[in-house]
Amino acid sequence: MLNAPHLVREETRLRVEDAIARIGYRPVKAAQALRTRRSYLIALGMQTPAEDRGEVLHVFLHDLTERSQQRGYRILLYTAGSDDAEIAAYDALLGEYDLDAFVLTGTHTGDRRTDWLLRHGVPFVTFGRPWGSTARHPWVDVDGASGVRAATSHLIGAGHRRIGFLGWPEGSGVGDDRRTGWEQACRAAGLPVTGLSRRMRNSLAEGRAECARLLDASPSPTAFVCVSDVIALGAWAELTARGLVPGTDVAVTGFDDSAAAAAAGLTSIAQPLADVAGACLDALQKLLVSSAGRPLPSDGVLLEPRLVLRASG
Amino acid sequence: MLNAPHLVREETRLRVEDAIARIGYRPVKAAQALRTRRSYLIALGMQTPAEDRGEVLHVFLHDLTERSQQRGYRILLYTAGSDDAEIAAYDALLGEYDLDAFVLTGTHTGDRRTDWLLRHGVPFVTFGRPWGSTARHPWVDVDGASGVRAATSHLIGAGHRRIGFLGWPEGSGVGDDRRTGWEQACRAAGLPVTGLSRRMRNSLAEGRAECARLLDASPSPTAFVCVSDVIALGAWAELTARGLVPGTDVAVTGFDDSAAAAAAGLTSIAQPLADVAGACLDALQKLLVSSAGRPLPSDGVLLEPRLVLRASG
DNA sequence: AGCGCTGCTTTGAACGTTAAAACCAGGGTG
DNA sequence: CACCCTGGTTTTAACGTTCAAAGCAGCGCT
Repeated sequence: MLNAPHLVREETRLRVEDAIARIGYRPVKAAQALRTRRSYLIALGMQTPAEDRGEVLHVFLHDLTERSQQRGYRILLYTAGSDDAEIAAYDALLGEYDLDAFVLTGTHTGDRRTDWLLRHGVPFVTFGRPWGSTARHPWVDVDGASGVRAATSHLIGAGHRRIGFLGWPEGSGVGDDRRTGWEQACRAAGLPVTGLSRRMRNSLAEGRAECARLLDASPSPTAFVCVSDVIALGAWAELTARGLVPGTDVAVTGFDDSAAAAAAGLTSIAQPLADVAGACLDALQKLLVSSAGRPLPSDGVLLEPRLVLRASG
Repeated sequence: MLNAPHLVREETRLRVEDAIARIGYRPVKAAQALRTRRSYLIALGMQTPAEDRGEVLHVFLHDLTERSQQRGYRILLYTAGSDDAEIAAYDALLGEYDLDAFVLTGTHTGDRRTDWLLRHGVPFVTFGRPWGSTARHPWVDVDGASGVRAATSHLIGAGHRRIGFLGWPEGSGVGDDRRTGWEQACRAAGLPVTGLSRRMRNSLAEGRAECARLLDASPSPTAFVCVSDVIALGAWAELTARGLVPGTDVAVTGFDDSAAAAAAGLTSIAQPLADVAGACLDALQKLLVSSAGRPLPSDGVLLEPRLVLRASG
């Protein structure tokens, strides 16, 4: 009756609904879960908080919980240090709770987690493309290349003709993706790219050092597009140390629109995290209605980031 | 049998345990929850991510999930914009899931949440003291005053005689607490405090501006103790803008040991978040064994933060 | 009148666990 | 020898749902 209100008489339905409202009846989830083998719980793994990634993840987590509870789902947390630890966690979780789905973050090349879940028929989405993997599963990601392209084009529009790129080491899918955005925009405008790009780990110090190296080159760049806010802030530090004013003398842009970027006045690229969360849930619900996980839609969603213009560029 | 292994014969016990291992039996939590009215679920509210607080909260959340799952508990998330929204969320959650307990963060003066939970007999701990409230409930907090006192004493030991304090507006329990640490350390060493303290919102820009104001005073401070990393970074920016090198010319310290502080080389005060998480769970378990929540231990735990020395002071 | 519809409504079993109650040998006691 | 312990094992009911199956009108048909 409660789950098929159409095949009952109007009057009875109203009578029941009235009673429900009067005594404040709420179905006990545990009993529902026991009977239906569905828990309306979505599990999300917290990777060990490293560097600046925490901030993005934190607001993603917030948006995801908010959106889930609007749709009647809840987020259950677990921790996972490594891929293998996470796989062990899946096993434990699936045995004890009857989780409806998993949301994975931080996909990377050679990701063992997706294969495992696929093989065991567990519904899941990833926030992040299946980098260099043939595994077909639903995913949601933000178009980093497009964001960086937009930032670069903006700088070109502002008159810059030599634009440097401070990026991450080769092999990180996200980093390479963002880098191509810069390269494409420069190429499209007929601007040089050779010798203008450096690769480094994600730290303020390295950002600063590599920025210095490019500034010391013969025709030095008049703008720096950076793969992350931390590196951009490093470049920023180098500029101010040389008495250059970011934004007027030399432009800098970052990525992720972190609190630090906002505080410093750094132009950055914001990920639409609430939309990512929404898209993840859409994908999951599509998976769950075609239950037993058979047809596997397997397509991904690529969302556009937003360029946030500030004083620095 | 499973829950009272002592009143069964050795041989039978082994036989059962062997069978459990052989077929990989795992109790289904939903059924346990249904029968025992306990879910081994702890709910935690995610407040809307503001400013820099997100980082601390994120690693707290990580540590809490890790520690909980070691003890057989899981963390369930919900969002809450305001106190009242959160109270509404309690109601909804308690009706549907049989949550074992709540962990609250961000306690503040006039906190309506604790009263509600107390009144409804729901077990909970807060990360944060009951600021200016008579409500008696278990809490865990970090001794901000002590941390700032340590930082200040360290600066005094390094020879500083005029130490400024950049703090938050009056009325914020946390901010006032940290401020007293600075005042105590100065007083104890016979150093001046009047005219050396400023209050501001938690932003880089304001930190910078107020730092400038103190630097322009007649005998200007040779060190700045700051209530947060953001404000400290603001002060840092002002110093470098004036050609002063933080740490050698003028010292600066922050609070929270954020990624930004580490990157910049800013001396800061780290909260022992893993210990906080552990203490929260200790408090909860104590509450839960004395079930029906009767005796109410109601005492708090105050943990010592750790001074992280870096180049800036 | 008896039969089989149709359209609702009521009943009952099942989900996997726990906790209490019932059971059952064997041994000591009156 | 009937009795009651005692230490251990097996049965059973219950938790709150859902879903299928059974029940039961009332109606039209033969």
